[in-house]
Amino acid sequence: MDYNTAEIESKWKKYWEENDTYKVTNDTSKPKFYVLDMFPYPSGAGLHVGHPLGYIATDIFARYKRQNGFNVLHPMGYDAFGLPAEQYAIETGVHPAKSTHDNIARYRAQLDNIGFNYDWSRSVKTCDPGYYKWTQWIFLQLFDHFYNNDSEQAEPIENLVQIFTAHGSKGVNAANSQEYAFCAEDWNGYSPKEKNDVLMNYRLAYQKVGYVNWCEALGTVLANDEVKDGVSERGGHPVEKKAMKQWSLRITAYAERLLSGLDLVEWSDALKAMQRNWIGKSEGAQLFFEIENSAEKIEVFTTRPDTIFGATYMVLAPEHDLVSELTTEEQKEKIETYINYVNSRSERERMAEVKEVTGEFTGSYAINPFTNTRIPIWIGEYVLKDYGTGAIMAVPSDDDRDKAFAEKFGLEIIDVVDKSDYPGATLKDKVGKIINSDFMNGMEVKEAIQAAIQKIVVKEIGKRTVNYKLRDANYSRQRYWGEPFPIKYDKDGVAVAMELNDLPLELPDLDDFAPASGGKSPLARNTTWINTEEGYTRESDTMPGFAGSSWYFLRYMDAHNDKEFASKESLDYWQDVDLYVGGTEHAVGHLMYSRFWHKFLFDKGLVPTREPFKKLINQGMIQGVIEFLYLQKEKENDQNVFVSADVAKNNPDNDYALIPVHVDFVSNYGSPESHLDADGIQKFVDWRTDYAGAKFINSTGTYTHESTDSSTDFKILTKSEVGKMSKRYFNVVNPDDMVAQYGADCFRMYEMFLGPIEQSKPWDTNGIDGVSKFLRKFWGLFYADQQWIVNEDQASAEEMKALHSTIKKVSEDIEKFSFNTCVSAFMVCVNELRSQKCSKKVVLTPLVQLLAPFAPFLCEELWHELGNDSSVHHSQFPQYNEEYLKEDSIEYPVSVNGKKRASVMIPTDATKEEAEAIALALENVKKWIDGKEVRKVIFVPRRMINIVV
RNA sequence: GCCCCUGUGGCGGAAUUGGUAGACGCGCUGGAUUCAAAAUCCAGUUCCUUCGGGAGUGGGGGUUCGAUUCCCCCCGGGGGUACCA
Repeated sequence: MDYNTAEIESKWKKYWEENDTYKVTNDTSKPKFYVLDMFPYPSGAGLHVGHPLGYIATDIFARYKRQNGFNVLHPMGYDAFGLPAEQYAIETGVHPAKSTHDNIARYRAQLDNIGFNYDWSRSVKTCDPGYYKWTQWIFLQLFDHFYNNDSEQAEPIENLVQIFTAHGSKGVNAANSQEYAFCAEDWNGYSPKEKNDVLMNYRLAYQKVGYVNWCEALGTVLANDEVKDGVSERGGHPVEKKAMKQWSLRITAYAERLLSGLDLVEWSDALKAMQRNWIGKSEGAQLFFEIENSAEKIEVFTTRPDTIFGATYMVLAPEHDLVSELTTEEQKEKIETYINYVNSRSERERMAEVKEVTGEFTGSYAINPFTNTRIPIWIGEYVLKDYGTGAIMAVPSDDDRDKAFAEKFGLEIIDVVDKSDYPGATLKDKVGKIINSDFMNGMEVKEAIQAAIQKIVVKEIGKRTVNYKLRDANYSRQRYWGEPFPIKYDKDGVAVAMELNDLPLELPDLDDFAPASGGKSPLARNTTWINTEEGYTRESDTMPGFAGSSWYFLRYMDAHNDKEFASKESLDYWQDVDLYVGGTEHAVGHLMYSRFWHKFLFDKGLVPTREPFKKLINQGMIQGVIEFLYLQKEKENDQNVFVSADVAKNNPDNDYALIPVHVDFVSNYGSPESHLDADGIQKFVDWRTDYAGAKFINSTGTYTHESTDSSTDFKILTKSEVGKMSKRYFNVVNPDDMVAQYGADCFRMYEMFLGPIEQSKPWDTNGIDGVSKFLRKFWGLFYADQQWIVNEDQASAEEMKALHSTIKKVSEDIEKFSFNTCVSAFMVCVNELRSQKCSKKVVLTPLVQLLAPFAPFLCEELWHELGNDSSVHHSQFPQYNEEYLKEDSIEYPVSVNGKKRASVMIPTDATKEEAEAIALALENVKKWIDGKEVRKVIFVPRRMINIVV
């Protein structure tokens, strides 16, 4: 029998499906293990070889765990709502449901090709009404709860209503958008609408008017993490700040728990650091400054209350509520001009020109509560509306930005921290001795901060407080292809939750997907859907992309339940995700939202664990080689001119455009010698007919493709880079092609062999031959000249040693998630067995079981050929036996003063003294000691012997 | 700027708690087989060398009998984040 991958693959694919080999039951007799991949968004481009990297790793791990007696949950689904499908619909008119469905079918076929052991019966799609019924339900739970800071958990909003009814707002310590002060009588006198407005400030899912990231091109708002460098992450369109009424999720209520919960999980330090950074906890004081001739006070947050004697002016964000009130008649025009200027600037401009100092004086003064001096109140765009209180006390002597501002506008600077004891310390470092500060004089900064806060509390002008960078998550999108809100509004505009019985609220069909006028969702045009029979109006916005992905891992536990999002029994059994693998692009967004939802559900007693993902591994990206040709921007006689890379570098004054070239045309691609030869140039101009007749120039001459002569050795060097694998760079490698050519097992093992999972690396098809050879050699242990050659002979000691050391190495490395070294170990083992001409059943049987997680098709085939009936994937993973690894003697390197001078076999049962004596007696060693005194002999068992002279 | 990660042959990458640096694979060189090529098999492959050895894990210093591994400084590459008060 020849090793025919296609035949083997189709045979066992069918077998696995018919026998439900990968079906998982909620079997409580076995220990559970939950292995999860981040589910993909099914894009129109399909999978490239980079996508399955993590999937292969989890597949190996899941199979390994299953063979070790665990009941393994390893599901897959689709994050199927989202912008790209909708953009595609706007451009082509194809309904998002249709394109999404087609894309999913394509993904499924590609995934099946690689031989994954997913239990597809548990698959979920976030756009499925049966699924988003529960997304909507969880949203309503958030809507119906508030966060009690005293009990440190979410509680029903009804509790809050009871407190308000009995005592008013006094003593309530709840996360909110705005502090309220009212007594019970006030509350009881409020109209339903007024009550609703108050409660809205406490709900975990709430509405507020706020400045949001508005993207005109996409016609929607975006969450903070959907904006990168001032442009939208999807599409790269400009983003501006715009005031809109929006739904938000009060994730900030959970800031502290999201931070402390990181100690409970096994994530990489880098990832934890990113999350901590995003939460951005800072401790300090909150205090009020009185305003001259006004009853209002300005609230500020500072981490440096010790520098308050140096606070010589204040700055408010241009959007601050008090700005118009504080602006004097005299300054009015200037302030208005400045605010107009700020509003005219896009996010991107603001970010690009952070070093430019701008601001304007309001004309009003505040009183520094410690020095009792008048200090001017300014506005400036360097103070952000949504961080802290949107106002600062400026200490120009001890803050870089305040200093630049004061210097530009000629404001007073008072030194308050003496840093002379700390050479090299910057203004940002919290070190030095306090000066010019009355009672704090002589204190170290750390001590002074405490003293200042104490004084602030005593003076009753503020308190110790903690601030977070984390913002509440914007939850409204003015789009069609998302979950509709299960919310309807009455005539007063009060938001009313729908009943569970009425869920899911299905997304109505539509044929025009362009945004409606006024920044509204296209759903707003569907008046029959928007207006209910009872006279309510539905919310026309839809939920954002992260809604469905924030809880999908729970749904896999009980994917078909239509009474609950998942049953208590299944949640109690599966608990949480033991191993989660995915890319870093979700490091803050998805992982932060999921943890938030999970903690909320935990508070409700609906999930049994505090954290959803116990262990998390970030797989690296598989990149592609990108090859460019230099195209001279200036045409010559209407002819396009391409220039060799070396020529372009020598003439940097010319203007060039970089034209991506299909990597298949390029010789030595990815190397400094990458180039197009005459043949490549021909392929290029045949492909890009718009460049027909182009001229090619290199250091030796000029070439036009009319004069094609493939025998010429004309070369034009290309510029090669490593970057994204993408359609626009013509460097996409499709896993289907790899599987067709080399087989799924080979593709899987090669992806693992490429290097550590966490690392990014460029794809290089050239290396795949090594793995392909290995698999054929492995096959060769079973078949020679079409004949089955496995025999029943007893194994030799060497063979057992080769087998058991491989079992040991592979099982240890799988646990460490180090799969590249596993593949190497298999190669070493097979080379050893081949050199021993070993085709013994006792050796090969466990080897097949050992290799099965990596090469499932091949091993299933061989396993059955070895006479087994059931799947190899349900067999016991082989265990190693130390007995076979023991040795009589070990070769030791012997060094003199750390330099290796000899090597010697020493019996394993030799004592330290015996080993040393053997080493010292060696001729080679004697030569190097050469009369010198032996001061010390260092003997490291199983390692080395070093003689110090 | 700050935070995190990273730097090993021509290339991808191994190397246990500090203990023979370069496993395994690609590529390359030579040989076998072949009419020839592919495929396959065998041998070699860090660099220098006067063939005794010597140098070597981005650079410099330190700890140690011994450092790719630990510590300090510097340089390069990647990622995150940024008027965050």
